[in-house]
Amino acid sequence: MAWSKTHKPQSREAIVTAAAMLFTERGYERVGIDEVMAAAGLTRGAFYAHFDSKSALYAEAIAVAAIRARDHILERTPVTPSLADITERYLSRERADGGSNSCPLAFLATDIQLRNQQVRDAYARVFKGFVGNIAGADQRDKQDTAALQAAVLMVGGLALARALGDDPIGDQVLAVSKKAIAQLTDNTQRS
Amino acid sequence: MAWSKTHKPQSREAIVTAAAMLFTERGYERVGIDEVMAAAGLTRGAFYAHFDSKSALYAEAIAVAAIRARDHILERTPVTPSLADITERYLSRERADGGSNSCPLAFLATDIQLRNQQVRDAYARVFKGFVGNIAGADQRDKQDTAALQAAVLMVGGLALARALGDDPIGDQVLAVSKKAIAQLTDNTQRS
DNA sequence: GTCTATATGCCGATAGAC
DNA sequence: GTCTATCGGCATATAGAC
Repeated sequence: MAWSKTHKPQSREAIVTAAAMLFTERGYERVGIDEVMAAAGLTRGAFYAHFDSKSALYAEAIAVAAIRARDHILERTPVTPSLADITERYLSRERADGGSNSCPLAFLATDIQLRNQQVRDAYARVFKGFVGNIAGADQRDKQDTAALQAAVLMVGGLALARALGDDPIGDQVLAVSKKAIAQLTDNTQRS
Repeated sequence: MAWSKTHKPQSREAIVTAAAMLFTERGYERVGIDEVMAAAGLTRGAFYAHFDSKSALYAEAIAVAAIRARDHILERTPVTPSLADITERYLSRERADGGSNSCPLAFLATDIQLRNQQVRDAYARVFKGFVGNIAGADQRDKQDTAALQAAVLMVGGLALARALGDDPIGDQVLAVSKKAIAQLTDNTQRS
């Protein structure tokens, strides 16, 4: 049979897709390879035909999860969404509660600290892309101060809202973060 | 001998102090009970004479780490430090790099998600105290919007600066977060 | 209360059959 | 490439001596 040539890439994609969701939702340590492979419809032993290690998968999953989250944010928005459109969707209770399409920048922020360089590089690359998207939506230069400030408020606000759970202060965090972004980008301040 | 009456509280305090540092630095999963007990000058078996479980210790360690971090921030400041004094110390590269006296709000933010209620409550309590301190330094009402916005920028900015490591964008994150706090609290905006 | 020793389970990675 | 089986290590929690 010749189907093995196309079978491998399909399996690999299924593994990364499953890993993107599971890792983003629960972090690196609390997800096992068994679980990822089961979610991908395979068994543990097949894993090492596709990846060298768990952390190599982690690095790739962070990048894929970021793309999924971005696509989900941009669904059903104007072709050129405003920054207010994006923050309204990003800093929402549904997004803080998780599910698929969660943002790895917010949910894995403190999980990156002691991981290897490959993982840290993947996270930094995703973050820079995130800032670039914000700057684009805000019609500014990509190095803009306001775009970086908005990124901190979005990632920090969402991470905190998740950590604070059902406490009412979590919703306040989401609300005031949106207001701060609006206020900081209104002023045509140049650094 | 009668020293056993004072010995137990001393051991307990040593355990919590060691745990506060280790957990804040590396999160819940990557710290073992062995390691905590060794740092406290004891061995593994003695742990359960003081705590019911690892997560019970975690909840207590978060509260203690917050006090340590607060004391460290307020050392060598004016008796009534301004919000600018606090943010300057909090959003610094040394603080992002860790060490003892690290802030558990920033370093454990995404680690709280699936922990039990006791831990989540401890984190929420610490966060509310943090916001209250900021509001006090800003001479405003404790429910103030600006204080909450500053808290998001401080926690989010420090967590991101740590995750981004030695990449230059980490230092930019610290700088623009400080500027955002100054700008948001300058305006005498009332929500 | 503190120690050593151990029960019990999980996980990452490997070996070998098909 | 994928499977089953297993190695080796580490973690939480417990048992029992002192």
